[in-house]
Amino acid sequence: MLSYFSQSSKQILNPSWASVVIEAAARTSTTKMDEKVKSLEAELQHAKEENTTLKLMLEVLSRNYKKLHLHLQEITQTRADQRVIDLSESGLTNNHDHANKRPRIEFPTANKPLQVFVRTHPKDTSLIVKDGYSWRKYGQKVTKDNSSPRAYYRCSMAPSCPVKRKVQRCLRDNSILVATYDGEHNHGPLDDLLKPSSSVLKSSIADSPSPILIDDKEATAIDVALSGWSRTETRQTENSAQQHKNIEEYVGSLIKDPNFTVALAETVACFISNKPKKQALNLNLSLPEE
DNA sequence: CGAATTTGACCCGCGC
DNA sequence: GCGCGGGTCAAATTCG
Repeated sequence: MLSYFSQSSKQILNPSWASVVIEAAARTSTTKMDEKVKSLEAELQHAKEENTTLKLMLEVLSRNYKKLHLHLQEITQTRADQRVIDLSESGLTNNHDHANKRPRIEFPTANKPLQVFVRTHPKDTSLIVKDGYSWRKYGQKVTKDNSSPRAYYRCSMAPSCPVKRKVQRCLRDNSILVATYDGEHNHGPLDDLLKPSSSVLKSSIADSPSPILIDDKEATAIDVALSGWSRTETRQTENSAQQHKNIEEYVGSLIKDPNFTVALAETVACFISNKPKKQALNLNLSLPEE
């Protein structure tokens, strides 16, 4: 035992042994660095792959969105043509017979009632839609075309506020509430009193755990973002760097939204399986059959 | 006890 | 003119 220690101490004191130890330490340090570099490279590779996947997903989403947009334009055009035919057939050619009747033709106007779709938990049977305003229920009816009751609300935040809303479950998907708004508020939302910076949309999502709330504003936001992305894809403009930054920020916020991820996954699954998507964005928006 | 909700009755426009 | 259906009213009921 004693001889072992004496031998070891001799070895440590030996200059050649010391250089070996230093070399070994340096080698260990290099190995650790290599491992770290490899780890970082792997991470970078993973990020690149993820980026490629996300680009693909975004491309698929954009393509489906364009299809849907075209389909909607076709429908709108067809209906507009039909209205022109109706007018020429009923109103203008026979004014005497129809003088007392009001033509029931709805032209798309700015005052068109806003429809908001809210996804709720499937087991939730209530007709409550949180939108930042305070509502007082004044009636409920079962309508002919939908087995679920329709609730009627008035805005109770201001006595003179003329806004009314109807809330009914979607016929095709019971987990979706359809809120139809009539009129314009003559005051701000409740959120403005509590949190001046918050928007109606944000509060709706924050207040209730499950709903996906999509209204015209959000649709417009998606429209702008996707069309912006499409523009950067097709031509490199002088503002491409700024556009890219904006898109990155927008995509980042979308990725953080679990509901968006689910919808995106559905879209990609449909794309991969090459089957027509029956439901778009969980809103029962039928895509054009290919 | 006051406010909010429920629910049956009523009103009104529209089609036949 | 009548019936149907959507929208509103208001008394009854419930809830905090």
